[in-house]
Amino acid sequence: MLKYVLLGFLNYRNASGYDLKQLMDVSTSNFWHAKQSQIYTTLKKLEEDGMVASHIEPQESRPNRKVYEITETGRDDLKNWLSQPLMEIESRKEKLLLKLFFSAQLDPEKILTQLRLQKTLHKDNLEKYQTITKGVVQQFAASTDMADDARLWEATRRFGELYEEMYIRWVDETIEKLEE
Amino acid sequence: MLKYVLLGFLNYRNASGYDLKQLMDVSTSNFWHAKQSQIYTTLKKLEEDGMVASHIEPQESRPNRKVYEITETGRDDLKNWLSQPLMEIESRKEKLLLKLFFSAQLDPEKILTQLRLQKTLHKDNLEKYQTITKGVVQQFAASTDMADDARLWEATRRFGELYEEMYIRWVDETIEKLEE
DNA sequence: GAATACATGTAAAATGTTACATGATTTT
DNA sequence: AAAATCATGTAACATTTTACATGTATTC
Repeated sequence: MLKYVLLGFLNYRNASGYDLKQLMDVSTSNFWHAKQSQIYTTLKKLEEDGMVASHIEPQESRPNRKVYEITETGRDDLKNWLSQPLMEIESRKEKLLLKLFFSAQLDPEKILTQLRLQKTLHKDNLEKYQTITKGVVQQFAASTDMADDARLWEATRRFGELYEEMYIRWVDETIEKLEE
Repeated sequence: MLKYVLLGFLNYRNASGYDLKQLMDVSTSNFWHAKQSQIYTTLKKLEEDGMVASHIEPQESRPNRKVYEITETGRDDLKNWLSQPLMEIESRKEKLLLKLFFSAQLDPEKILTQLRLQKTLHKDNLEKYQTITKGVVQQFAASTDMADDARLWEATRRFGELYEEMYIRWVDETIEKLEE
């Protein structure tokens, strides 16, 4: 899957592994994240498979950059993946719910502390969607011929916002019920 | 992490790998799922680590059952994990958002079809939380001395319900904006 | 003087998925 | 007659994380 994140970005413009990590962190990380090391190994494999090509860009007083470019094969593969409909819903993994599920044996006060901590974390994240992420989307939207793209990016940002609102609501509700 | 799902269930009562898969499917699968094969290999590893012990229960006209039991070490490890606070929020992966993010080059009608399909899938899932999952929780709640546990299970079920409501709302909103 | 940004990667371990293998009983 | 349930597992593969390894330039 990371494959398509990389091809997706390279379809806009050439980039190095470092650039791609940067791009992901400010955009897709909210629904698809990856470590630097995984990005490098996946790019290597994509090049072996002929999906991308690379060349070295020498730099003075900075390590050389290895810049990747999408190939025709890569473009076709990306487009094909994009048009494939998703027939299933994603199955989530949520450590907090897992802990909560088995926490009856725990001191109730500990559970409440746990929930209150998660609330502050999700509040911060909600604010991030409403300020930083919103700013990034608007910046790209204004830039060039990216109006169509920007609408979709805004939709993914909005998901993050709604998700965090929902999460906070759920924590509040759960704390209330447990305090009874 | 699967480790703690298995220890969590074995802390209630002894079970085979097959039983544990069954239990997960009707309860934790909404926030933690696993394939049968992973459950078997993880149980094997847990036994090597002394967290669980097993014995064979012969059966007539059915394959023998390998029943696992949690050890004192396992119980301690589980309790320790439960009391550890979570300092971070979970990072999700959501294929639909990923596709959507890069879909500007696609025929707009295809995007709408994609979204409408996801809506029906999430509607079905919402209904499942409101009927089947709700029933399972209530059944356990009524059974024995599980009142404390049932409250927490209900909280995780409620998360699923709120999540699906949010998801459907987001799809509706997104379809509306894209139809403009 | 320390931390962060820039920039690359490899190796090992952990985690998760898919496919294979077997075979009786029960339900549709 | 076919499909699902019961019940176990292994092997190969793919994905992801963690740790290691290096080194300069800029910012705090």
